[in-house]
This record gives sequence, C-alpha cells and structure tokens, in this order.
Amino acid sequence: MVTPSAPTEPSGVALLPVSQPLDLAATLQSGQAFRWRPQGEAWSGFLGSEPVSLRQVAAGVEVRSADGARDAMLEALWRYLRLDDDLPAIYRRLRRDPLLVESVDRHSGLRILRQDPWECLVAFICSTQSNLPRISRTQEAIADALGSVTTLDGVVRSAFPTPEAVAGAGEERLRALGLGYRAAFVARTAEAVASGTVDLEALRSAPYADARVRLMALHGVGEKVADCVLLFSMEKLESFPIDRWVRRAVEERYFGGRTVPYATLASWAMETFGPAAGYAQQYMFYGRRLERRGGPPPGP
DNA sequence: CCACGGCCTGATTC
DNA sequence: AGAATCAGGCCGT
Repeated sequence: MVTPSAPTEPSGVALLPVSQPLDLAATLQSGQAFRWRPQGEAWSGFLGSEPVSLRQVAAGVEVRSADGARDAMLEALWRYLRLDDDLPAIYRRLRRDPLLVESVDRHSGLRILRQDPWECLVAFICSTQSNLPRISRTQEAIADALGSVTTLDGVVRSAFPTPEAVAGAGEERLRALGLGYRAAFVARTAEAVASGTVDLEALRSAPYADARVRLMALHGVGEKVADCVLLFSMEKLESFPIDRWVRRAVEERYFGGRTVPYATLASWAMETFGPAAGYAQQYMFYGRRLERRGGPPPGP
C-alpha cells in the first residue's frame, strides 16, 4: 500500500499477466499511438487521463500508477492492449498471404491498440502530410498547452485535453503549437465533438460503415484518417487504412502495379483478410517502416 | 465519379 | 549554402 501523506503522488505497481503474444515496445512504437516515451526499460504514457509507466516482464506487463494496485487499472490496460484478441488465430489468417508471412514471423506480438477515440482522432487529423516524430511532437504540444498536469514518480506530464478545452483554445492557438493547416481541422472537429454534434462513444458501438460516414463528415477526416481512428480506437478490426506505402505494396503485389481506387483496395483487403484486415495493415505498415529505416523503431 | 492544385512546417536532398 | 522537395491526405474546384 501507499502512504497518503507523501508530497508527490506515491505510486504502486501491479502485474498484468500476459499469455498472448505481446511485444510492448513494437506495439507502442508502431505508429498508432504517439505519446509513449521510453523511460529506461519502461514506457511513460497515459491510460485515459491516468499517467502510467509500463514495463514488459516475462510474466506480463508491470503497471506503475498512482493507484497501481487497483483492479480497474489492470482492466484498463487489458483493454488498451486488446488482450482479448486471439492473436494466434489472427496470425493463421494473415500467414495465408505470402506478403505477410515474413513480417508476421519477425514481429510476433505487435498488436492493435484500443485507444481513446478523441485523442486518436486528433492525432490522425494531424498525421496528414506529416511523419511520426512530428505527430508525436504536436500531440505532446497540445497536451502541454491545454491538458491537466500530472506527476508520477517525479515525471511531470500532461494528460491529453478534453474536446471542450481544445475547442476553447481556438484555431490560432493551435496553429501556434505547430499544427500548420491542420489547426483549422482540429478546431472545427473539437467544436463538433464538444457540442455533441458527433458522439464518438456512440460510433464505437456503431457498424463500421455507419461510423465511417459520420467521421468523414468531420473536417480533416477523409477515408484514410477515418479508417485509422476506426481501427485504433473504435473496435473496427476490419478497417484497412491505406497510406501511400500500403497502397504501393498492395498495388504492386496484387494489381500488377496499376493505380487502384481506395475503395477497391479496401474491399480487396476485406475479402482477403476479413476481420483481420486491420492487423494485416499494421504488419504491412510496420514491415515497410523497418525496411525504410533499416532497424527497429524507437524513434529519433 | 475522377483529376488536380494548394496547403503549414521542418527535415532531407540537390 | 539556399532552394526545392517530400512527408502515413484532405478540401475545394
């Protein structure tokens, strides 16, 4: 137990046992989440608005948090890491495709996350014509400027701000944080979410196609961004986000190098991989990143 | 329904 | 070195 009189929030540790394949480092650095920072052997970040530190050990994942012993924290982490997915079954499906065999074998334990939809939405609106380091930078800048400050074991970080806080900040303030032309998109989307024009939680339980249409009605959200948000935060594992690299790989391998519309590629993925399409995309994307960088990604 | 130019910003390329 | 070019697209025409 912790001592409540300490000046800084005392932390507790709990173990989440994991028997499923899990590569925590790869998962947190695979371009779906943008606020996990290496901290020695551990990773500093947030589960919702709770600051946590995660460390992979043989038996599973150690979670350090202000209330680390609570079952609710372990449950939250379980959900975040999608340990409810049956990865071996998904791998069997992916391995039917020669394009994926090597990537799946080499990066076993790379998982799709179940993130907070709002934070995920902002991140991917900011992802257009950008790159991983810059997306991380802007997410962090938004949190630092508008989120509430937290402390965990002396590490000071800010939680990601609410839609109301971002809407209140306005376009110019966001632009000053380095969002560029995306500032207007984020501002307008924040207003839509804050005012209840869009209910992100409701989209979570809506069918893929319906949720997708709703998301794409938001400014700055096209097919690719919508598919990312649907996959990484809204339970839609059949979603297959197609960026320029995934597009190139699939067009070269399956369409004789021809340029093919987004919808055609998406339905190809749906037919080929079914409910594992999202995982297929993740392995394609991660595979080509490594190829490009010539080594496993931790960042800069 | 498809094609195209323009867009913040910063890192890399020429 | 300073100028193009490009980056996990999207919007408007």
